[in-house]
Amino acid sequence: MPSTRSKRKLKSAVEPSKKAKTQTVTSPRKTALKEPVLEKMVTDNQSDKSCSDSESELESLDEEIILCEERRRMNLKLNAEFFSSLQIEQAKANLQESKRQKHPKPSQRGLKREKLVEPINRRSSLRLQKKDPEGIPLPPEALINRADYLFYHEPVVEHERPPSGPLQMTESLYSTVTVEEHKVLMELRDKMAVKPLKSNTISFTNFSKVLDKLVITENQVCKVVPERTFSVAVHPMEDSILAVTGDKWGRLGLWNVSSTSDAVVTYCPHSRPITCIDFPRENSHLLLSCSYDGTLRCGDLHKEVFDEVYSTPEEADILFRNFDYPCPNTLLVSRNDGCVALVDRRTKGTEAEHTYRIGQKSMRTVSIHPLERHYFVNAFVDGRVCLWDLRNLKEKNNKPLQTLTHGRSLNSAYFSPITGKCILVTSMEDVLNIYDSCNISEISLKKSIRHNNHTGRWLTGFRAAWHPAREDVFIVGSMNRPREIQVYGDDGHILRSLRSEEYLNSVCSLNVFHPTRSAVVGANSSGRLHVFM
DNA sequence: ACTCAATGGTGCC
DNA sequence: TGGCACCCCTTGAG
Repeated sequence: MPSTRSKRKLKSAVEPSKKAKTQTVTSPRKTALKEPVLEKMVTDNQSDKSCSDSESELESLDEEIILCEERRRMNLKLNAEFFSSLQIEQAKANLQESKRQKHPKPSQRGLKREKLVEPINRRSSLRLQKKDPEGIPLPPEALINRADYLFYHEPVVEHERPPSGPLQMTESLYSTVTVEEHKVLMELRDKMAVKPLKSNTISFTNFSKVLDKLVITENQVCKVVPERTFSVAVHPMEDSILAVTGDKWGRLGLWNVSSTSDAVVTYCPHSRPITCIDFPRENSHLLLSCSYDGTLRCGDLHKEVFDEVYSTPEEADILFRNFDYPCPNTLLVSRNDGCVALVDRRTKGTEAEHTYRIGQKSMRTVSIHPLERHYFVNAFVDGRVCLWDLRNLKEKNNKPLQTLTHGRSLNSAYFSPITGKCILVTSMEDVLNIYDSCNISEISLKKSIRHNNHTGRWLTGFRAAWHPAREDVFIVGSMNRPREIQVYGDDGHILRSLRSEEYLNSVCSLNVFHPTRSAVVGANSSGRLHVFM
């Protein structure tokens, strides 16, 4: 039961507010507030006076409430002014803008995403139930060691090597690509003829003017393969720019850049990264590709087949890294097991003619001397560039004619394309080296360029590449921000940095010049191609 | 012989 | 829509 005292308290607390309302409308007063309302009420309680006694007090309480309300409004106004003076909205907008610039939305053109299907989990039955092969539950301790950890984290998706022998292009289409799109691409076949390549006669100065005109537009960025690119090439024909790239899981994407629609056709001729692709100039309807899956295939656009040219047993786990041509129909293939293989494209079967062991460790690239085609250099991962003579190679115990050492692993070593008078080396010791190989028996360092080649684990390493028709220009990716593709002169100076705030916002690890048209194709690590032309 | 961390872009949630 | 998990045969330091 509430006491009379407490009832009174209630009354005095409630009634004034009623009054205050009416007074606010009729005659608001402007007396200074002397005591806080709460304090006043507490005093009321303490004094325990009757209602009639506190009549005047109630009036002053009304005033106080009005004033308090006014002060509240004033505070609200001042606060609002203060916050607007901080320009938070402006700062927010700026932040959003800089974020957009830092992480712009990638181009949505090109290859469509594969429909998500429930992954087939081969091991869900017993392993994920923490049971051994007999179905007996494993003790929890058994899961702690590293081997088990790795086992549980093996990729769920299987990437099987395509069956040996010819592979129909239409049967190896990536799931979202239609046969119609393949047929449209094949219409390019009749325009593919190319003349033999001559040394580019445009002077260095004029060539740098041509470079100044290179631009990239919305239509010149396109997703061509679903995942990280490991190789890129451009068809030598002049009518259309046909760019091609190979990705991590053996997908090969062709993109007709000159077509008005997104003309992308993607095939799956391999099951592991495609490390080198090329349209040989003499037979430009062919598309050669080698892969970590231990096969080298030859796509024939007339036959619409990927022929198997050279392969090693899948279980041998030999990775093919790149190839070059000692003769038009012969390929020299570099492998990760310290061997190079000499392969004739026309012979039946998929065996190499010869396999030469030239080292114990893995190598990256091989590059044939363009004039004296029995010479080649290779780039070992242990930092050595070695010069070899194909005529003198034995099955094993080979000794290089010359060795150029580097402190770190190498990404590539390429002879200059016309005379072979220079060798361009990309090294993990953060340099691009140009060697003078005019005198093949005495190769010397000509120029060393500092260049950040630390692309890390997720990005394909840089491989500085010559212009196919020039000996004074090469191209390389860059880690610089804003993102850029760099064109260097053989004096070691940057001729041009190809940039675009709008259309180039990622690292293009691999880049190629078109041999005769002014066009550059750059491949980033998510399967997108960028064409400056 | 081993472990660990670094690296950038994306596409999913 | 922003945030962050994921990628994973690579290198170099410890």
